Amino acid sequence: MRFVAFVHRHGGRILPEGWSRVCPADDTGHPYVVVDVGVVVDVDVDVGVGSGQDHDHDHVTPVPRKPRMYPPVHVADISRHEGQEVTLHGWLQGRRSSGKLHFLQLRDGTGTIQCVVFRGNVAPETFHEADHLPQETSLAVTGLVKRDERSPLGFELDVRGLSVFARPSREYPLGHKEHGVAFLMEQRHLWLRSQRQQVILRVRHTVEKAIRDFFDERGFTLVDAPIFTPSACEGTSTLFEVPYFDLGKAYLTQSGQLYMEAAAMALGKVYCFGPTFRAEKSKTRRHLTEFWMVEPEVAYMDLDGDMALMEEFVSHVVQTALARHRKELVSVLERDVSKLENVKPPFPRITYSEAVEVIRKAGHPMTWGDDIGGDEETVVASQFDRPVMVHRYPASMKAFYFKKDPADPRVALGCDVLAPEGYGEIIGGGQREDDLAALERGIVEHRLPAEAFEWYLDLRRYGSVPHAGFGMGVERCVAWLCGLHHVRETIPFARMMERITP
RNA sequence: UCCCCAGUAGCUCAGUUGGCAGAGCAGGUGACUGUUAAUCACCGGGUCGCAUGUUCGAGUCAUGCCUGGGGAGCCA
Repeated sequence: MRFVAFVHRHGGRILPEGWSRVCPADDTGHPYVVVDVGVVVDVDVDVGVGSGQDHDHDHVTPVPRKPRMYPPVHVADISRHEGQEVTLHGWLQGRRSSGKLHFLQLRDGTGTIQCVVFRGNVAPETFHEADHLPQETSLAVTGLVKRDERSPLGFELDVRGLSVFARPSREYPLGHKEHGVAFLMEQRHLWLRSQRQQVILRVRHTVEKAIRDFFDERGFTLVDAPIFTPSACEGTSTLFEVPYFDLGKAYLTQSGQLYMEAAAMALGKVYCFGPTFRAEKSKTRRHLTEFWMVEPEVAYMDLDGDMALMEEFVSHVVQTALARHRKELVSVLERDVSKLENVKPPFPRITYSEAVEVIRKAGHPMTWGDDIGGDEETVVASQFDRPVMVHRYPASMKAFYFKKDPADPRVALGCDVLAPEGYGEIIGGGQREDDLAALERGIVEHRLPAEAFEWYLDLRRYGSVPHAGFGMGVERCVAWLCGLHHVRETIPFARMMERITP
């Protein structure tokens, strides 16, 4: 990139070529002299230039050494610079005016700071411009960092100068008033700039890192599962179809589990973490067509071990997010974090049969073998102050690969973790069928194409072992942590039945 | 796939029994030295989702369609 130095009697700056129009003058109204410094990577120039317009001062003007494109100071670190003059780069979030004072809310991605422009401290042009910049103008603001009791941040910037990177070419669509969900989802690329969305995405980031850390620290190996899969494993209705060269149709994965079983036989403890696709026409607050799922799988582990892993895992993720984001969860998202503090082992464990009794006692008609619906889930979850583990569902309700309970063949060795407060199932998993003959029977009973599972059956032919695993949906977990009504806010760009843009 | 709701200014919404299209916010101009969604004054802003029908007259009533939202089923 070609750079240009803007030099005046007090100093200067180096900016990319073409930005001269945004730096017409220095703080006192003296014009800059433009010096082409050419293509540079790490500028280290010492150009002696006196301003042609400045006849009172003919001394040599120093150009700053090693200037950087990135701002030297961020809002998050502002307390370290009390009393210093600093330059912040950010976007104009809002603006208020009171005669000889203008208040600019500058957002830089790490925080928002109020910049106070006092008429006596800046050039008249700067003062006028400060009151006419539109929302979301990108700008550099220079000023003194001052502690102020009236500021929610604790600090303000006493402005001495500002320069604009770019003024919006049209009015910013998102005002400070309330907006409808449909409109905000259409403006999702801009909605991300709001404080609320920033907090949610940071919590998501923490959750994803906590997931990786949890498994990495326990000796798991991350194994990436394929996204294109060759056949419909559990019925075509839930899968997205894509053309695949001369091989016909491929499908977008709805789970990496079968591949993790193969990987567990090679590496022992493995997990995959990636996007998952469901073509089911679900229109609820808990559903997306594209979502992220983490799926661990462990060789030589039974259902009990799996359930212990689940509760330890969920607790780690929740407590990590709570420790890092408690303040924003409370102040920005108004989350009642006391409900998250209980999320520590051991979690209550009830069988499906016990859950049916709980649901019946609560007045919901239900017979053994019925699925537990959304309302029933909430009834069960509301009995406890932390996530509840419901295990040993009727085998007919579960996928073909679940192992049946030797003590009661009607039920499968599966377990779901239901989050409190109506957030529902965040984890589903269990022990896999390790007996070749039983697995083959399951494939027939579920009317699945046997040839597509030959490779999977090989895992039972060559040293089959008990093994188990589970899958957790990242969005449901984040929605629960943040106390959100809908999972669509937990993913940067939600993909739903009725929405694929932006 | 099924059920319910909504669509009026850039945004959020009001609009009486069917009788001249409205408010707040945002935007523009100005006032104010401490504003936190500032306040105050003035100004500009409309294919009432689309189509057909009923009527002297439709934002309003009817039918169909489109788009979005909420829920069910299924799931994470």
